[in-house]
Amino acid sequence: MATPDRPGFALPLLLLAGFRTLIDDLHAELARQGHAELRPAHGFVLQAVGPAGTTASDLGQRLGVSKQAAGKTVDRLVALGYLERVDDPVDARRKLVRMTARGHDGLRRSAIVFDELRDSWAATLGADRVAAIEDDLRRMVPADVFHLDVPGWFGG
Amino acid sequence: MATPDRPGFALPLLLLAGFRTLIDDLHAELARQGHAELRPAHGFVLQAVGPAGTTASDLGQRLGVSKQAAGKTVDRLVALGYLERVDDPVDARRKLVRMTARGHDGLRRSAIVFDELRDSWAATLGADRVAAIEDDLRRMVPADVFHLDVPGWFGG
DNA sequence: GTAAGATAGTCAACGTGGTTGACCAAATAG
DNA sequence: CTATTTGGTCAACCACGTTGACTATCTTAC
Repeated sequence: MATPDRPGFALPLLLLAGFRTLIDDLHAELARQGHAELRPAHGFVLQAVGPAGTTASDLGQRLGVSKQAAGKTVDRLVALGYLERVDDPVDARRKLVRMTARGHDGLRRSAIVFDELRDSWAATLGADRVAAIEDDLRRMVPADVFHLDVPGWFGG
Repeated sequence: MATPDRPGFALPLLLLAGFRTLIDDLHAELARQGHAELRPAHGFVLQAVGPAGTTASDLGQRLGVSKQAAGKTVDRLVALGYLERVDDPVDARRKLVRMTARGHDGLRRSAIVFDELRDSWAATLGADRVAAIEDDLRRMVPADVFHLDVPGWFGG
């Protein structure tokens, strides 16, 4: 209703809507699988922490936000049981951020569900069309933007 | 780096990155054209206000947020000179929210710049590929999600 | 014509996800 | 050994959302 069949707005709106659709579907399914508290941003954070773990400063750099912001996000994920902080044995300043078992579970399930959602798109659109969308976007999106998993860019 | 050539994450990340690329480019150009304070969300809000104007409650419904949130957003846009509030002559409860001249200018320029950006994608990808992306997404995205211009859904 | 209910706007408190600036402790370079 | 860099945290702040409570006004029903 508020929307635009104005030509200029269609493409960005469709990209956003496509992303949102995927994320909504993902979280509906994750909630069913015992991860109701996992918010859209959290998947990207877990992804950025990675299996090896990292530090708050490094996490901030990966996500393109300040170390303070990264620290606060880690606090929340720690409170939810997805991450834990451990002292670095070789550098007393550092605190390693690592995924807990629950964190690993959440991330693993996210990837699986995303795969299923992609398959369901492929079932409607055709696998080649989905692959074509991916190829086209990969060509149009600068690598540094593609490689940025940052959640909060939208409102920043 | 933090990213995923994990298969499941590629499609959503590409959709997000594509959207972000467009929005970043839009705002870089808008800043050059005298609208540096216009944030990503604001375009959607102006769009939702529309040429006829509306009320805060109605705006909230259009954007899928509470009337209070819509009211606060209107406050900010009023402070920036993009919107104005006027009393409704026939209903003393209502305050009409309308675009100012600056608001119209910002929205008009957004649409023009988006068109140019789409053209630049078409120049690289081919017009038919861009149209195909749009068609595919239009088919995969539920109408109510496509028709939702809401900015803040991401972190809600 | 008035009592009751729905609707518009606002205020306050709060949560989340960001920002800067300041600061301390620990590591590293000269 | 001193000077600098780096990692983490604290505090204050901003944008954007939430719910709950409240007032003023309009609408409906009796």
